[in-house]
Amino acid sequence: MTPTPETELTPEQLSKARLRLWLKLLRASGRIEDEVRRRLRSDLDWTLPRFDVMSVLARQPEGMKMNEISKKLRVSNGNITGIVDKLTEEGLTLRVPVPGDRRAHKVCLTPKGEDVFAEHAAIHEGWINGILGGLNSDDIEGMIRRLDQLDLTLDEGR
Amino acid sequence: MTPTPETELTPEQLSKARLRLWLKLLRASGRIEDEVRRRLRSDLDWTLPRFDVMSVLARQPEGMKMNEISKKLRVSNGNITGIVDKLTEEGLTLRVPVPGDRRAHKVCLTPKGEDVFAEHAAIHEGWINGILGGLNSDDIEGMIRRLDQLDLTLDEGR
DNA sequence: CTTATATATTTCAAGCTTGAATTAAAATGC
DNA sequence: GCATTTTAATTCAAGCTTGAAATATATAAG
Repeated sequence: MTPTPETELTPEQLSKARLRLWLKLLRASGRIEDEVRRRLRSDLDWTLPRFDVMSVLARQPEGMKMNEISKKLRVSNGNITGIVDKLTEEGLTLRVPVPGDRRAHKVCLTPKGEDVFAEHAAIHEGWINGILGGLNSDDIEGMIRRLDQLDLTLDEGR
Repeated sequence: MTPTPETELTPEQLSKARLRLWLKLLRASGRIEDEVRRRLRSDLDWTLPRFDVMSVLARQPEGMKMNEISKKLRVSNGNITGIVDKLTEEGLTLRVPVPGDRRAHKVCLTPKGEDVFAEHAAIHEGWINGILGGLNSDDIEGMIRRLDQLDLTLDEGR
């Protein structure tokens, strides 16, 4: 299997192919996201924004500042304020003042928050494993490689 | 290059790999979507929902019923009602009664709507071509193949 | 026929998200 | 020091989206 040389496609054809790819990428990720959202609600009585916030916090045991969370999740600051407010009311997160900067707080999961998230995360991983079950390790490796490349391209365009 | 046999990974490792893939898929498509949304607003003074509706209508010159549009775009019926209301006020779409079914209307682009969309679509394609510029035809073909497969998997799980 | 069920669309209240304005504190420049 | 600019977080009004209820019509069953 010789790799097809890029020159087989005209720039116009390549542009159309990239557009088709984008539409398929959007469709697939949208369908998975809808499915995850639906199961979070029906199986766990949870929402995706709450899951996402706890997910990034779980990876940073030392906590994250509000603006770090919103940057990571690409949503507005005010949005994160509201979500963390509610999670904190429920005893799942904690605002810890940052020594030496009285404007900032580090948000952490409480032990209860860690427990709840660990449970959700395991179930979530099971869903994804089922949804992506049709992809073998070659498929996965191939897509990850290209998605990483895409991610770098997006960094450049800033 | 021998294909890596699937058995090299334990089911646990495969599950983790699928999860990583999903996170990267979500990240890439979210970043592109944000970028498209931003440029639609700043360069064309337009919104993604409006663009999406016109986009599906442009592919169906005979028109589409409201529920067909909402199913295609995976958004609520009521949402489409609002968007088509505004597009119609602006003379870009038209509600045509369906003969023999007084409940239904087919929504079409007006000639003006077609013109406006053609202009937007060309610019949009240019953006996508730039954003995905780092992917060659092999990359594109490889991703499309796997995304199609994923799409089929999602159909099964219904 | 007529009742029941299904389909097409709209309306609307509730919740989510954004972006701009605000408040407060820290960092920088002179 | 003092003024300016930047950074962190919150508040809030406007717009978007959903899901459920309402309306109207069509189809199916008896």
